Amino acid sequence: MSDTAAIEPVGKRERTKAANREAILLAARRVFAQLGYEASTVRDIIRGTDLASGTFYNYFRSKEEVFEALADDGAARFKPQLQAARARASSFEDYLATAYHAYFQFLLDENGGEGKPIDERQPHVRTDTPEMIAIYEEVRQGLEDAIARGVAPRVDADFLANACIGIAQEVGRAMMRRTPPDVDAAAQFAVGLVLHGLDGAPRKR
Amino acid sequence: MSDTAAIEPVGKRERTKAANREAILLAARRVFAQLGYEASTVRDIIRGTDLASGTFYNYFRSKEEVFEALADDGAARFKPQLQAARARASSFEDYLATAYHAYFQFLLDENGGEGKPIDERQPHVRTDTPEMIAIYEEVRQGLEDAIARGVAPRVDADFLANACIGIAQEVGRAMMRRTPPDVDAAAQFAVGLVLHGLDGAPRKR
DNA sequence: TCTAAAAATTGACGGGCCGTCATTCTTGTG
DNA sequence: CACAAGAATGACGGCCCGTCAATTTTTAGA
Repeated sequence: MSDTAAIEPVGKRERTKAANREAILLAARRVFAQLGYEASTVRDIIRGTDLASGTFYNYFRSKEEVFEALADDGAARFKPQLQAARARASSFEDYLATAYHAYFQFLLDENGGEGKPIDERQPHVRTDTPEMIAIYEEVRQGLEDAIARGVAPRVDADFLANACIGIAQEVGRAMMRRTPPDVDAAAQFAVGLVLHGLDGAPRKR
Repeated sequence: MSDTAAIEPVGKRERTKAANREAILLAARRVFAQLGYEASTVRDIIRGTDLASGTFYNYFRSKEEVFEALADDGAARFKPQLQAARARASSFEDYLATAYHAYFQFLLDENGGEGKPIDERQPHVRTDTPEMIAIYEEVRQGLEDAIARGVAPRVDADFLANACIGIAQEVGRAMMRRTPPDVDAAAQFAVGLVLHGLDGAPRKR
């Protein structure tokens, strides 16, 4: 028992289906990274697999949908970390620090861990996928919780959640541009800024 | 003499050239807004003018280049406001407040001033055009100035500039989602956050 | 004013990608 | 083993892309 293929998808049908879907996502990851999202075509993606062009459309309706699936995927892997951070946090500062650290580490891990200079100059596409929105909700929840428990001032939670996300995105990008990226430094900076603004941001050097 | 067409572009050649370029940009603005950037095609754009398809390529190499021109355009209109804010500012807080206010007002003005619900759910494209980068430089300059003059703590100016921009983008988007958008509230929030973090963000209501 | 060179416009064309669909192959079931 | 349901295949019509030879418009020199 507990031998190979005993777990998860039992039928061959389901197994190949999952495999094909995974193959497409994997190829898409490569192609998007290589050609850039805009320039990539559905054909480029399926050429990266051993499937026929028509097969693509059994799994996704368009290149956009593949992108969303990839984004959802990433978000789905990241969200639990956020929730864990909220559950375990001993203070609001702790929550912020853990969350930012997790995000920056996530960024680093996802983007080839290293090396790839991240072809700047290429348009960036930001889709607000359901999971992305869910992350916003999670962040907002965390903030409202903190506010309700009195450990954070009663500010506009919507603005604040969005601001925190904006900081994460841009400071994260800035961090990734440096060599080597310093997750701790970025997290410290973000936490300090959110908590105390300029007064609290870590001094340089 | 000094009759019509005495000013600016003298030759008919140059005049129509400028007019055509303008016509293309105008049509592109409409088309992008209507169909969304991704879905728009070069053909859609020229159909919005009385030019032939081939003519488009005398002015731009691609839809992307049109987008960049539009972005540059906007940035070029906005940048002077930032510079003015820096020149006239009586304090760092004043500089921040003026800059943020100008940006949020700019956002509001550019996006149909009102009404348009800004079709969320449409992928957003962010190109780092030269002018956009210039704005980052301007912001960074303003911050480094403030730091050098001792009116702002010696923090990581690169991180800070990026964080300020991230805040501007996300809080700006949040503001635009509300009805009616409140420029003052958004600016106050952003300034408070940057200066003093949660401690300084305006309390709700 | 007339005319030749330069500049700009035009739209048709070959090539590629899109999304569909009838056909073929594969898997599950009795 | 036979048969139905499900999935993969690749050819096809339609659209968009970027180019380019032909044509029209503008400029400048005689």
